[in-house]
Amino acid sequence: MNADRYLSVLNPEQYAAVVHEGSPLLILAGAGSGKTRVITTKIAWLIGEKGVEPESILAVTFTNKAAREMLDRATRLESRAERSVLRTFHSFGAWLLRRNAALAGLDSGFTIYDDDDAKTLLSKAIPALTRQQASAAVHKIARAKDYCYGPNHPLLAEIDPDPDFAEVYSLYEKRLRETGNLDFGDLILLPVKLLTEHPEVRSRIQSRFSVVMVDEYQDSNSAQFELLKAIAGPSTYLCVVGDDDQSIYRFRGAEVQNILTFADCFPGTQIIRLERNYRSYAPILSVADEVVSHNEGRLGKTLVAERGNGKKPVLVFLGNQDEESSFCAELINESRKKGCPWSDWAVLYRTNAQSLGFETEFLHRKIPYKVVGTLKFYEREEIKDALAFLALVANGRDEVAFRRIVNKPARGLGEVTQDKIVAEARRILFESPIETSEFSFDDKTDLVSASRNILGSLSKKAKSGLSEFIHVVESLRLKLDHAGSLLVDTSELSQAAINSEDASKLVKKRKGAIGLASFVENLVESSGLLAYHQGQDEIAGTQRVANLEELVNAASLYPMSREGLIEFLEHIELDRSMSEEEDNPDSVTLITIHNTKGLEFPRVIITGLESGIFPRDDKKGDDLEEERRLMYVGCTRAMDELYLTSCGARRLYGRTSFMEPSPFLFEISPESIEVLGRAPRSFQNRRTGVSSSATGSSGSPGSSGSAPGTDTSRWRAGRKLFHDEYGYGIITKSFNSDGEHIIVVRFETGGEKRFMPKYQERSLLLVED
DNA sequence: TCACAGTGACTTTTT
DNA sequence: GTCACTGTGA
Repeated sequence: MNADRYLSVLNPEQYAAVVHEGSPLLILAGAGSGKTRVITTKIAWLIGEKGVEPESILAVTFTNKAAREMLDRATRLESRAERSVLRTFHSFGAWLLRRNAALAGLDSGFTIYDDDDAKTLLSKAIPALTRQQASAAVHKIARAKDYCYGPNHPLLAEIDPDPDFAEVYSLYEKRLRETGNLDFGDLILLPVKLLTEHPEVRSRIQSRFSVVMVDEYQDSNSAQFELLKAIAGPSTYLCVVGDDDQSIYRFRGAEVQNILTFADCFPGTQIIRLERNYRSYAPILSVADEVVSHNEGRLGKTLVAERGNGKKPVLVFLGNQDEESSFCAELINESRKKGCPWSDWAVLYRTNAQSLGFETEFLHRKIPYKVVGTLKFYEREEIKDALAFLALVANGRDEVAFRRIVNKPARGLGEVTQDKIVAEARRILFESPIETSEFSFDDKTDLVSASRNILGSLSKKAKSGLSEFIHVVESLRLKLDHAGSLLVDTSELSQAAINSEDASKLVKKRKGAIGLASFVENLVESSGLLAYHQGQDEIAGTQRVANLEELVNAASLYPMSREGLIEFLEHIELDRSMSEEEDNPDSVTLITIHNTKGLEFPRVIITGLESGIFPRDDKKGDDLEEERRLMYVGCTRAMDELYLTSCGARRLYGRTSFMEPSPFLFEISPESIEVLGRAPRSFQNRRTGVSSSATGSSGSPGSSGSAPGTDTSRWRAGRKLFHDEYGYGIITKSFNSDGEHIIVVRFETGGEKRFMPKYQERSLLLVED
């Protein structure tokens, strides 16, 4: 595309950011300010106007979706951008490691463990750990890696001062290397190590990439910052884009300091602010701004609404989450009657668990919806089984994968036998240390070879089961190796795999399983997994066979070779956001606030604005600021209309609890928002500036605002109430005994019970007369 | 070794 | 209320 055309649509700040050259550049891009447009235009401009080689541009993002969108948009402006490297941090790390596997001390066929796999590995490595302890340890190890701390790092104590932790971490690393696997943190950490320990690799990378850009820079962690410093040489043009107000991944190690101190770390940095918002009407931005301006640690930025004035956001107080979901349904239905498409609407919530109520309600009312971000497909048992089998074929040392499928379907190989095999594999490994980089299929440390070694020591039943298993794995490996040599040209496909949408169409046109698909199909069958899950289907009426077929289909995008298999597994591990298949395009979006980043909707409802839910009750200090930024992200998704809902009571883990409005609601000035429904007294007091001593109380909506238990008059005889377990009842007696306030309640069911209200805040609910 | 039942823990957010 | 782990008995 002609540069004049794409440059002419930019505002002066965007233009300046696109044509900026020389010094490092920090673009502070507010929500809806055209950030992606700037990055993609810049890529196009560098290639088309400045003669930069497409291959020498590296652009890193945090999500695969963002990477795809960036590639898509940049390519539309400049077709050569297709050859640029646009990846997530993690997939870039994997890319770098596979190309320098030997130097990094890895097999280029390494597979990637998710948290679940890591937990399994650790609990097998240290049987003394309970599942919970293993889980906590894996979590802390991941944090440590976010900060680039190895097991011996002097600052490791910041994560956990317990000396045992360093030991557990160290053992975990050892076992992970033995199995030939990497975890997510390694995909950043090991490239940093590689680049710092091997200057020749570093200079090669630095001369390969003359331009390095990072999107969503506010979400980068310390390790990613280290990686960035290692990639960027003295002559690299570095450009990072981000918004400190949208930093919402601190909990997994994102370091806002990276963006706050960028200019200090890279001297000469120029800062360009994009503050013109093209997405939302002014009143929506006011609410977002009022909330986020309560944060202290921010660079500061004021969004200007280019779209001007519009409908004032609405805050709705509701009794409980059932009312909340039916309110949302009605609101959406009403707009539908006026011709508004379902897809205009997004219902946002803090935690995934909250989606359930909306799903039930919408199903009931026949409102089409889609839940974004449920990665259920790859978490299904049958899919995990098939993937574990594939992983074992690719990497014979993958202990977790081996344990998962060696006895599935049952082959008489229980944990005892499994332990024996793993021990044997480790024995061989220690007796004949081989250069790790030289591991290959026929390697003796392979769990399959180890299995063969111990066959003699097994019972008859286990022996035949294990022999059969060995045979299956080996014939699959043979098949893969042979296919590799007879390889038809599948480059068309793997190119298409990048643009997955086109690719699946391409594949559907062809008949039969092609590429890696025929291999996966074969594996699913010969492993016995298909028959096993078919049986389960009959019992539980599940969709397992269909899911396995779907997996086979997904594999058709990859060539039938070991490399193809590894690529397939990596893709699945790093991008679980399944192509949004045959989703009804006109449907309401149900989504967590975290997942909305980068998205926009004409009409947005942010639900569950209650203290304890949003923000979560354990949040304070910096964490609370992060929750506030999350609120900011949620609000700024809305283009035309914004609704906030807050419930007086909510059922959580099967219990009903009173809820107080989210403190963020108090930060919105009364003029900025229209209030519907019965606002709790605490809210009215706070908002009109009346001091309230009732903070932290849990009065029900409309009832007295004082703390329960101290105010005996609330629990007077004659009042109706609701109890979690016993249902509705009426207070028949209310008195003090030994200084304790006691009430007697007669329930509708006929029973009578005594309570001390003070201790029953969570289960006893006063009901309006 | 497996199937079942009872127990307990648990709910952020994700590459 | 749900899921997953643990322990028991066959």
